[in-house]
Amino acid sequence: MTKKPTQLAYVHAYEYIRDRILSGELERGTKLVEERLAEEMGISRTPVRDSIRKLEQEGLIKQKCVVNPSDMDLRHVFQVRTLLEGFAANYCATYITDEALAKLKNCVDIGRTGTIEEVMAANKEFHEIIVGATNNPVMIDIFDRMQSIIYLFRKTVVLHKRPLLIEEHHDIYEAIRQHHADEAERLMKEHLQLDLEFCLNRMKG
Amino acid sequence: MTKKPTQLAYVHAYEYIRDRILSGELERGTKLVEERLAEEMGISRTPVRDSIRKLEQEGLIKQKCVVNPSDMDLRHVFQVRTLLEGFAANYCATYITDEALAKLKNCVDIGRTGTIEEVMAANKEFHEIIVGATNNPVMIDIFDRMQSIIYLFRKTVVLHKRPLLIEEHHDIYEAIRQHHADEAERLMKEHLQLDLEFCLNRMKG
DNA sequence: GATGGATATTTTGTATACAATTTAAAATAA
DNA sequence: TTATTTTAAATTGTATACAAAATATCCATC
Repeated sequence: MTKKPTQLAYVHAYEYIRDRILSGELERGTKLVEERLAEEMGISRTPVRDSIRKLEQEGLIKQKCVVNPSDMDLRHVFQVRTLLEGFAANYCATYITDEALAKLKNCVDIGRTGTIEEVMAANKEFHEIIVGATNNPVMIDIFDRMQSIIYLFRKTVVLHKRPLLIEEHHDIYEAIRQHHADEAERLMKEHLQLDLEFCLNRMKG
Repeated sequence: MTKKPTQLAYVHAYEYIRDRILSGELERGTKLVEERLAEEMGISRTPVRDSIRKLEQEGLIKQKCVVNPSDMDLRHVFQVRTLLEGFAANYCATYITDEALAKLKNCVDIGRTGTIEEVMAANKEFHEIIVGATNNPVMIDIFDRMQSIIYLFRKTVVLHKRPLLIEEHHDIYEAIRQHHADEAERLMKEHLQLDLEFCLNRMKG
């Protein structure tokens, strides 16, 4: 768990640009100019190029511009997400470890009692635990990539606590705990569907 | 459908390296040295680096080496694939266009009558059509990426025609044509499961 | 005022040079 | 021999310079 003290410029550049996109400092549609970013960070263009390429692969940048995902894009992401997480929830009902289950419960509890930041982190972790429990690196990787795009959307939404979200998490947790696989899958899919609709509605405003 | 006459070096490098990996000229586990590849192609390291980074994102290269996927890796890929293609088959049964359906039938027919190369291409296209019919770019993108890894495996297997493969394709096609969504999904999942097992068995030899 | 084309500017793509790191090799001690 | 430290070689990471391409600017023409 020890982080390498890697001070590689391209890693730094990647994190820097990524954070600025996700935080909204770099607005959607903004064109990213290699030289400007390089100067801004006091490094050369080479590592900046690397990181931009990587972010392009991840879907946060398209044609040198910060992505500006449409409603349809979000629907597409959620269609895949529903598939993966529905499966994962089903899988968990049978195979999840006691340890992971306990962590899951903890996320639900924090969702009820924590500060805004804690709640947000716990809700994110709730889904991460479930997907992570599949022990399928391919699935986890796809999930991670989608998270960025989803976050880009949610950010605009996140201050408004969605009603019932925690209750839904609790129900999913219960279904998993009781090994009700199909129920867990159904609840997860419902949950994500509601989340999608909430995001889309808030976008219009 | 007109290809850009792009003579960008990094595109060329990408295709060159990718083809050499998929064809097997660059064996699994081989370390890719930027300078050697650059010299080999008569270009500088810069575009070679770009293409290696891209191939790393795609999963064909890991830590400067050609990937050497294990049985488990293939299982993980197929777990995701089954999920996506099962959904896609289900979706097709309701929403596929007549045009796509006709192309699907064509793939089945070629599977019975074509040359080895034609059959291989048709079988690949069969799955591409079904996934493509979802009109979900996110799903299509994930599918495409997995294809490379799958191909890497199948290549060692491909000369041995798997029995019943075409019949399975035909049955899936029929289920889609008759709008039997759940049946199409079930058949697709069975089909992929058999394919996976066939691959894994052949690997052992 | 709009349109089209030549010119200038910006930005990206590529090559090369050098620094930092990693990896391999050699030499020495146990 | 085996292990361990030192040294050398290979390889990657970064900076910089220049070429090619894309974009914007300006001016003439309609």
